[in-house]
Amino acid sequence: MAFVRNESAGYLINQLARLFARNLQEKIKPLGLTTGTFPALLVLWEGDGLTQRTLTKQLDIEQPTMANTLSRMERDGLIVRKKDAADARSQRIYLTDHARALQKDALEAALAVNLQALSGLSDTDRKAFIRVMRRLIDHMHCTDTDH
Amino acid sequence: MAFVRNESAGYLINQLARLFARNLQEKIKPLGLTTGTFPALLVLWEGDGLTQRTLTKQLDIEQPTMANTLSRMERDGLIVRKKDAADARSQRIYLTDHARALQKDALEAALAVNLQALSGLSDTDRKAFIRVMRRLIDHMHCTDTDH
DNA sequence: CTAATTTAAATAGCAAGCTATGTTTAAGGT
DNA sequence: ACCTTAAACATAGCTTGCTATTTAAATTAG
Repeated sequence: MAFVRNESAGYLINQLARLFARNLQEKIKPLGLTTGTFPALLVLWEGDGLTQRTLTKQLDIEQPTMANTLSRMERDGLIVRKKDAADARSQRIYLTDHARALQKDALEAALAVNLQALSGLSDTDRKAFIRVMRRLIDHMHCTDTDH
Repeated sequence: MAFVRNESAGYLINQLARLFARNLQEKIKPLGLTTGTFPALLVLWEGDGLTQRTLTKQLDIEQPTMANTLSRMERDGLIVRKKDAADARSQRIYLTDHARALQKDALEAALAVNLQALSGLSDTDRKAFIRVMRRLIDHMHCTDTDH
């Protein structure tokens, strides 16, 4: 049973993820953004005032990871955290005008990375690839012991 | 142009990579291994005595990342670094007996993660998926400006 | 109503990735 | 030979992810 790196899904996915991240990083650095904040921004651009908990659930990220990411975003003037009126434990997260202003350029950058990365695939292969990835994510989630 | 997270290749790949990493992490923790050392071990199990430079090239990882990873591996008794006789700048990296002893279990763990993760796909889809990932990696490499 | 439990978020500490920079040795040019 | 450049590795410092633990508020049980 020869374990071949280049035939291991896990190895290849890790490689791919790093390549995507490097490319996106390069494109959004001029905007003052980093890859880690990107998922949170994607959610918040569609509607802010969410709690940290909601964000962690939507992005499937551990709570402390999100807490750190939000701290950096606050430090960098992308969000503000306001105490929830009804629940003193919670905070509501709001985008700053600055963060809103970056949306268009940031989405264009992400779209460009995707387009460039997938430009070697046929339309059919591209769609199949996305579909398979979603299938795998669902599958790995519902298989997960601590769901 | 609505940017939808769940249709973005970059987003999905990042998600998948984290899921794979979590699963592998869990499986190899009992062996005292971590995900970051895994790629290096895969290479070294096939033949050690390599230089740090060779490893970074083979794994497409930045040199300081590899230096740190090797330091942890040395600390954890997985490798030893020996000065190269011919070139005083280089070091040759050798596996310890302990690292060799872990090979079988570690490979089985990785294989199990892959199998489980891909178990929802048909054989055809599985192979196509691997093939597409390799294509994308190649493509993103040769597109890369600083190759 | 108090006590126990659950929930939201923060903190500590580590791994693994990156860029930028420094240090030492080797190779090359003149 | 000497000086410059290149190469191999180390170090500093950051981001992004994780687990484990803590703190404080809300909820539930008795």
